[in-house]
Amino acid sequence: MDKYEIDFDTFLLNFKEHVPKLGFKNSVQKDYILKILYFSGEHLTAEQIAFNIKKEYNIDVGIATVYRTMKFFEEMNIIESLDVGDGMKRYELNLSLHHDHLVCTSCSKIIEFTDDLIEKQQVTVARNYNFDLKDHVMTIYGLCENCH
Amino acid sequence: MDKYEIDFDTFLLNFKEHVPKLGFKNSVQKDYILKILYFSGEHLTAEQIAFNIKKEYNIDVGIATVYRTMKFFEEMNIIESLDVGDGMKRYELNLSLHHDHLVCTSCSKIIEFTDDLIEKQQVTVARNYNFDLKDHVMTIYGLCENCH
DNA sequence: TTTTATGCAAACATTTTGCAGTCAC
DNA sequence: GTGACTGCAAAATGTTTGCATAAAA
Repeated sequence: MDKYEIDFDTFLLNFKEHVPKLGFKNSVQKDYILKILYFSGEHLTAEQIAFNIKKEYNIDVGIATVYRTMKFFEEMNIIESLDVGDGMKRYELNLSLHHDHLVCTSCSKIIEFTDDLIEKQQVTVARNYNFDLKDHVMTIYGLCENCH
Repeated sequence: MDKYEIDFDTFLLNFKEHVPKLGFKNSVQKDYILKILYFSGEHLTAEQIAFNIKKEYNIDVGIATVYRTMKFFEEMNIIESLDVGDGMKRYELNLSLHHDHLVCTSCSKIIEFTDDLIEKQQVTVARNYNFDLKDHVMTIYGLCENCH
């Protein structure tokens, strides 16, 4: 797994040290949610996160806990949520550099990409409109190579 | 109102002539939904569409009808839906050229923009991944000039 | 007259919340 | 022991669907 630059154990350790400083408590549920996000490396729905933790580690995590933890992680800025347009939020770890997505409208495959030219041009666009740029989302929809 | 190149009466007439050809029927509800989308020129939720039709024209349109009509319009390709990230779909007429959006995270103001460089670069990105590009969404989040 | 469209209410899917009990520190 | 976390079930939200009636062609 070389998707992320940091190995999981180091990442988890850093995380667990950081949590109490924010006034919160660690839990095995948080650990396993991070673990499944890290090792699946995919864009998972809340349901999929709970299901995969059960499948891989035989640990039960309630769906409410997943949602609550996702909010917590989003506030900590260690995950990002993505809306593919099918009414379910998908979550991914935010450890790699910013990237955008290609989404296959046939098989729902998600491919990540980065493009410096697009990144830079966004800054220009925001400046033109006197906008204080915080974030952006760029998603390209189409058919992946297997589907056309 | 010079947001769209076509005036409303012409647009509505074209629309009403087109509907029976597809095997469907015209209705006052469809007319008013188009009217409110055209003249508000905004990105409205289903709820807002129904509410504004009542307010402006004192006509009741059921929320189910709005949703069904939105699906119909989307299949006809005369509207586009937009997800700002708050869990509600927003709809806008698709009469102007393709554009993307700047969304203010403070006041929710939506500004449209087009950028040829970004448009072109998307085609290049899609080609690099052997993707058959159908559509794309690009949204820049930040603070508008009134909010920072 | 035939067929589609509408409005209502019920159903649905996803996400959020209240609460009692559990666990972390 | 205190305060945050969890799981469950109930509630809330946005959207869809079934059905009887109304309207269009």
